[in-house]
Amino acid sequence: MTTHDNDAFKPIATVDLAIFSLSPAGLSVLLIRRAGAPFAGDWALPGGWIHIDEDADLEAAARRVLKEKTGVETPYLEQLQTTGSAGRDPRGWSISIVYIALLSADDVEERRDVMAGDAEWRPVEGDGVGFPIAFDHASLIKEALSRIRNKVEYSNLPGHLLPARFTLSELQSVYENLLGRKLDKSAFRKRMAEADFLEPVEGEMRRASNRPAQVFRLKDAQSLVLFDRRI
Amino acid sequence: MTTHDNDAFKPIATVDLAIFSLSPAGLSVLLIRRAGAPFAGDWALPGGWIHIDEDADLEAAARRVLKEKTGVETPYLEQLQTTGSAGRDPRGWSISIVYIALLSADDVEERRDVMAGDAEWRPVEGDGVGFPIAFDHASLIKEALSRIRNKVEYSNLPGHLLPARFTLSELQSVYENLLGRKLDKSAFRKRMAEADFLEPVEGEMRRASNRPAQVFRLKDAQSLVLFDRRI
DNA sequence: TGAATAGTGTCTTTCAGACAATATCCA
DNA sequence: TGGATATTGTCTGAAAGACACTATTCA
Repeated sequence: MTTHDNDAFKPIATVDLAIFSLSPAGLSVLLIRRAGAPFAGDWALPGGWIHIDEDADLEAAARRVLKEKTGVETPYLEQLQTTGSAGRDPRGWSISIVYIALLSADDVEERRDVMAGDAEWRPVEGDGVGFPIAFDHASLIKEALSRIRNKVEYSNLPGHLLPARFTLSELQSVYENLLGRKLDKSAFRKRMAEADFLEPVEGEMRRASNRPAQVFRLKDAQSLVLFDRRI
Repeated sequence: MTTHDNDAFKPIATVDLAIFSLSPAGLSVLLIRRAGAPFAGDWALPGGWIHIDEDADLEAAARRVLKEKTGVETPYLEQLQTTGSAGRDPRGWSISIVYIALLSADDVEERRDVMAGDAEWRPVEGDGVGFPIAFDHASLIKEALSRIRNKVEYSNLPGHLLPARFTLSELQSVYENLLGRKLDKSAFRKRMAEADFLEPVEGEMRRASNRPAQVFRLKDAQSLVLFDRRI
């Protein structure tokens, strides 16, 4: 075929992950401090080369990276986009296939000690993290946040960031946090009921010095449910 | 770094295009008859290697392929998804970055003679073309159709398939064709007016043996306008 | 009993959908 | 004038949004 069939003409290909979880302040993203060049010492999204002898497909590569860095094996995982250009990596023409992963608060808590030493959660501020990031990863984070905030409007995405069991009030808080606006309690509950992605944990109630709240869980902890209207 | 830094361990990367246009029967997709192995003689989506010495980025590569095959330079172009696995190409671990392009009926008509000799328009039937396709391109076409049909519900996507100038009735017909259901004329016009992506071509009317119809054009022939509700 | 939050109900206004009426051309 | 399609208007039922009310616990 063409000369481009030769390995020397192949672009570099990596899989990079924008991994989000919920901290008290709001969304956080997992960043890695880079050990080697380029951008040594800088923060970057976790990612890596595709291991053609080990990864069956792109999603498997993404899951491998996720597990290496966080220990989590069953997150919400979604392909975001692919960027590729001559200039984004000084080592040459490079492609990055970017995935978004959402970790439940349980996963983050339970695996705190398994997490890679070079990894840290950084709170999201606006459409980024508020400090410089390696490669074009700042723009990847921006795109990921845009996708996430958009999906909050018409999906159960926030349900994947909570612990496995939560109340409707807690769920509403996450929606409000991500949307940046208050929601009507009555309308919110109607929408959740229509969307039909929650099931009550029979008999389990959240107790405090007030009326106890029913505890719910996701019917399917991996899949995204789309609403037929905005929230 | 790792051994995977070596070229021999790089996956193959191609950019493939699902190019659609409107024929009298409905949607058509552009297919190429493959000259060489693998799948020689079979139909496939147009695509090609990334030319790292020529393509500035992935979208530029997609535009190059599109121009080579159709002569069109300014289509509606959108990244669909990226697939990659060990088995999808017998030559080795391969990645395909897939773009969707929509050609206006004008483009198709005017460039009929510029089109590549190995390319042909094939009508869409259901969620494919009704005959076997090389690689995993049948599933890529299926995904592309799914994305397109979904976007018809809440965007001006059908406007990119018509000629540059069209009437509201013609636009409604395309929506109905792609959606597979009839729409209310009054509601349809209200939605188009709200979405605000059309501008009347002053003084230009479509004439027949009935009341003349106002001719419209897209305000921006490249960008997709999303509605805030379903149509 | 009061504070606090959970959960449900009502009312009003908006609007989508169905349908109808009018407008304007050509033959 | 009649046929055909364009364009605009009206009416009604459904439902979204605002708001209020009731429920249930603990201190």
